[in-house]
Amino acid sequence: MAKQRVTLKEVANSAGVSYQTVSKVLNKQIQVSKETEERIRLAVSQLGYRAHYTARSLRTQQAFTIGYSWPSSHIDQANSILDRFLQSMLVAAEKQGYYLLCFPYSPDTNTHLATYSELFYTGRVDGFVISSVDYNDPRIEFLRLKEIPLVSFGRSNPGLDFPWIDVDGARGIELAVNHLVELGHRRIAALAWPETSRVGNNRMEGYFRALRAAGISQNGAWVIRGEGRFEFGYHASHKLLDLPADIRPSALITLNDAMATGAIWAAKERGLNVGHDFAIAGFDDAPMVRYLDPPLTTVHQPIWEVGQQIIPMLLEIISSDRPPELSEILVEPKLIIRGSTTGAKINMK
Amino acid sequence: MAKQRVTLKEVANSAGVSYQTVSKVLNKQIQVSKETEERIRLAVSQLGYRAHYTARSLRTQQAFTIGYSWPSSHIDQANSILDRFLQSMLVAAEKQGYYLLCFPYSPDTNTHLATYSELFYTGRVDGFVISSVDYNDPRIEFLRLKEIPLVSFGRSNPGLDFPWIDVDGARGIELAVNHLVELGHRRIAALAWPETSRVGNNRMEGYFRALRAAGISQNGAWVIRGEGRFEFGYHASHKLLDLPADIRPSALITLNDAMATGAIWAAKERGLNVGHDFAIAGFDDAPMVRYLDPPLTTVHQPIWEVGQQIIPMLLEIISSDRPPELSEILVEPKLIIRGSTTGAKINMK
DNA sequence: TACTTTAATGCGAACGTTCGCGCGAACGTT
DNA sequence: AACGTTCGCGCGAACGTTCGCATTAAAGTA
Repeated sequence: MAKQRVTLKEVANSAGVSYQTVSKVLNKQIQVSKETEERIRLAVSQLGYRAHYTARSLRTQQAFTIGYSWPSSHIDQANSILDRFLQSMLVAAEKQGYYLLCFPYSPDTNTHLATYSELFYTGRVDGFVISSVDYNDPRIEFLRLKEIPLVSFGRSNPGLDFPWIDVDGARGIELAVNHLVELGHRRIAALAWPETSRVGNNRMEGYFRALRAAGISQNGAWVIRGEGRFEFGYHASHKLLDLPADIRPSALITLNDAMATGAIWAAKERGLNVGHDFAIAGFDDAPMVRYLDPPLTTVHQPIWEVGQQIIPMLLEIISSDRPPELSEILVEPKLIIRGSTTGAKINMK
Repeated sequence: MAKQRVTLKEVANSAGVSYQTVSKVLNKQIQVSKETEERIRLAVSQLGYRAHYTARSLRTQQAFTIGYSWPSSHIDQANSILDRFLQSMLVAAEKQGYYLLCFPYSPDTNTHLATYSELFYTGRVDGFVISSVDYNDPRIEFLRLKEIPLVSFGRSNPGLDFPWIDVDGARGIELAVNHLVELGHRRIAALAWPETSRVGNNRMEGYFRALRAAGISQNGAWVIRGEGRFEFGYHASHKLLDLPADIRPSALITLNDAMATGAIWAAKERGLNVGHDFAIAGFDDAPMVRYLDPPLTTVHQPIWEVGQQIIPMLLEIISSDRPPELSEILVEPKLIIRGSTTGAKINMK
């Protein structure tokens, strides 16, 4: 392919100045006479000159590129936020002349860390956005040790010092439980992830906090932990509904929509009218859950906002070589109320 | 950030040869004595040398990077294949030392085309993968005119000569209709996109073909076209079910899962037992549709395979400067049979 | 012995930028 | 009139590679 590019030299020739002058004028580094500037601008637009990214990159030692990698999601559980998260980051990055370099997520930690190194030290990227972090995430230690810029979508160990932005999961669940309390529920159960999950523990804080605020004493039988999949939600809900009448929950929150979907099935199997006899709320607001029967009440994460904020944070670190002023940002999720808690019919527009 | 990289010169110093020799040995371009090679390899591993991507890129005029941009999907309609498509391309690309550069999709055509130009002519990418193509897609003409390498996921105008890979949508719908015919259905309706949609027309070919093969004469009232959203599926299904008994369809195929979901709601609203009284099949196999009530029979696209093939196609064009030998690839989708056509209960594992 | 071939390595240049320094001319100041 | 200051621009070098050609020494041939 003939990539007939226009170089600085050609522009300079056409404008009758040295090519370094053209460079400096375009980068606003020097002042030249009006006429000269005019000639240069004319030549640039006539020839359609664009600065060659690679050459600039080599000279300035900047890649103008951000690396991102994410684990692929379970096949039966859409990564419902990936599209918006990526798009949001792309838009935010482009505003500052940056693009996103995506690379595969390797299940083997060492291989994966090696890829981070490789991309940074070969000058392909200036820093990384990481997500799906958990306690003791090896990437954080690794990147910080090497002083490679990163910002994380999601927190890790409490007290660990690194820049992150996160959705306030505790607050999200708290909103959901408050909603259930307001509807009159007192026996509210929860389907959670194992206690090894940081995200899970955080969200569960909201559950306990809301119960406390409502003066409801916890019941150990109301919390069941497991893999956050549909099947688990289904089976665990059956267990909850098998509890003796005096402690059998009348409402349920789950830490994600997949479990909530399983819960709806279980409740319906028992002839319960979900939204009336039994209330269910999820977390994620996956695109399809509004079309479940009944539509699922759930917690929506403002993922666009996360993308819009995470990129400037990272770019600030990259350019200033220091953590950003605001290096820990918590954004508030939003409760989306639908029929699975209120019994309302779907809105057919 | 101190990006203390190791350069060729340092390796050369340590090995006692010139840096150009190191380069050539690593690129297997010259033969040197065993001892020298040994010293070089040792120095490389001791110092942890990695070739600087930007420098190589500048010299060889290759970016080792592929550009990709996609329109963001409707908020209530997950881009259920994006995750797998991206991951598949990332894996395939990395095998050959390439990565994916993602950039925002601009709704304004001229702006968007300008971005393609920009990325290519500034040396950031070597070529593009495009998707969501339709008739007369401006990107195809634009990129081909400038001889910028591209491969498309999806066809465009028939007869237009450019490299593509696509899922055989006609075949997918044909499989679904055949399945309905086998179940004994004779009055089979379809919810389709407007005739301006190439993908839609292609899929509908399969509908007509299957009816013909089954000896069923078409009925104009059975095909309703509209925007492929949930609401349309809902309302159109009600219209179909309002038809006089002798032509009222007993089965329905829709060109995507969102419409099928709306159809399920409509049918249930009328007290129909979906899967027994009325059969519904969709297209896409979005992750959640297996948990609808009833679980949706749908057509699954082998998206991983598409990603695995599209990258080698593009890289062949980039390196050989010619279209690949196989420049038009059609892959077969798979029918996933679930309760919305058979009445079978969900499988709870 | 002289002459040609082969093997092993070095050298200079180039890719297209940016950056620091320098230099001449014009201008203002004493 | 002599001197400092500012303005406008050029020049050489560098970023870290790859590439073509040159060079040296060793080995083979007449």
